[in-house]
Amino acid sequence: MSGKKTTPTASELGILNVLWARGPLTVKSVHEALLATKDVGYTTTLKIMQNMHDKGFVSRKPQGRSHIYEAAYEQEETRGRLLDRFVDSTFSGSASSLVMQLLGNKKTSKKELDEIKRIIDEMDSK
Amino acid sequence: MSGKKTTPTASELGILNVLWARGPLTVKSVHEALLATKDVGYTTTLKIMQNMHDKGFVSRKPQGRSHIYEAAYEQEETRGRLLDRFVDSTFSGSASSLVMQLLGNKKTSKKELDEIKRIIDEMDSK
DNA sequence: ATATTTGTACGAATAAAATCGTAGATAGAT
DNA sequence: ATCTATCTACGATTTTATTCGTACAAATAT
Repeated sequence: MSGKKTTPTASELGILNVLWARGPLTVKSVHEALLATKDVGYTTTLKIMQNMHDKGFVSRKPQGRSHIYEAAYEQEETRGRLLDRFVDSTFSGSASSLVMQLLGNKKTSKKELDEIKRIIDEMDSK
Repeated sequence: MSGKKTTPTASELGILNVLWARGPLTVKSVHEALLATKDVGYTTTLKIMQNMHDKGFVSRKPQGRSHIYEAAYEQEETRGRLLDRFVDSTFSGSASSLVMQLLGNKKTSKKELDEIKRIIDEMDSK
């Protein structure tokens, strides 16, 4: 069976972020977006996107002699999987430790705290 | 100047977690702890710990013909650095998005959610 | 028609991380 | 004294990710 749930690498995530933000794009468009941040060759971007296609992280359809690539999973789902892994590896699986660290290091506005509490209450009542 | 603060890799972090949890240990003890989770050879663990020593992630002192290894940085400091990186790369810098995702994640246990809620209540009351 | 531009595909080179075999040193057991 | 168990050190191999050169095909421009 190939029920392997893999997570994208850092570079792959950079590409996914572009696709999530702007919708289905050609390699060229993705590459141009990446250039704003990072100096990278065109064929590098192409190769990574081909790898991502092989791994099933993106789908693509031909358009003329090019391809239009699209993220295969929702941003939330992918973020969730990455977060799980991160909590496991960095906080030994303790989500509350992560939150403590976060609240200890950063100032979260009261508004945000209220929103977070509201969501917890919602979950609690189920 | 070697002010380079790099972050530990996944395997290195696994070892740091053991050291933070149990205090200074020999390679053997760390290795035994790792075996509970992962099937890995003794010399692999040794090598990684030697690498970590080279990188300054751990200190060590001879004890008999062995060494006692100790984490060179506090758990909080290292976790904080990793968390910052993670928030940036995966949540575009939005800490509250991360918390929301965490709260919506089915894999986070009710116990964890209660704990998180308690933490937020505490902060709120200040 | 031919040259140029624009795109994919393929595979090699590089880099970083992880894995582990083997050699050799030392302590302790017989 | 010698054998065995326990460690470290070193280096080779494997694995995974990244990077990009080159070849080639198709569309477009001259």
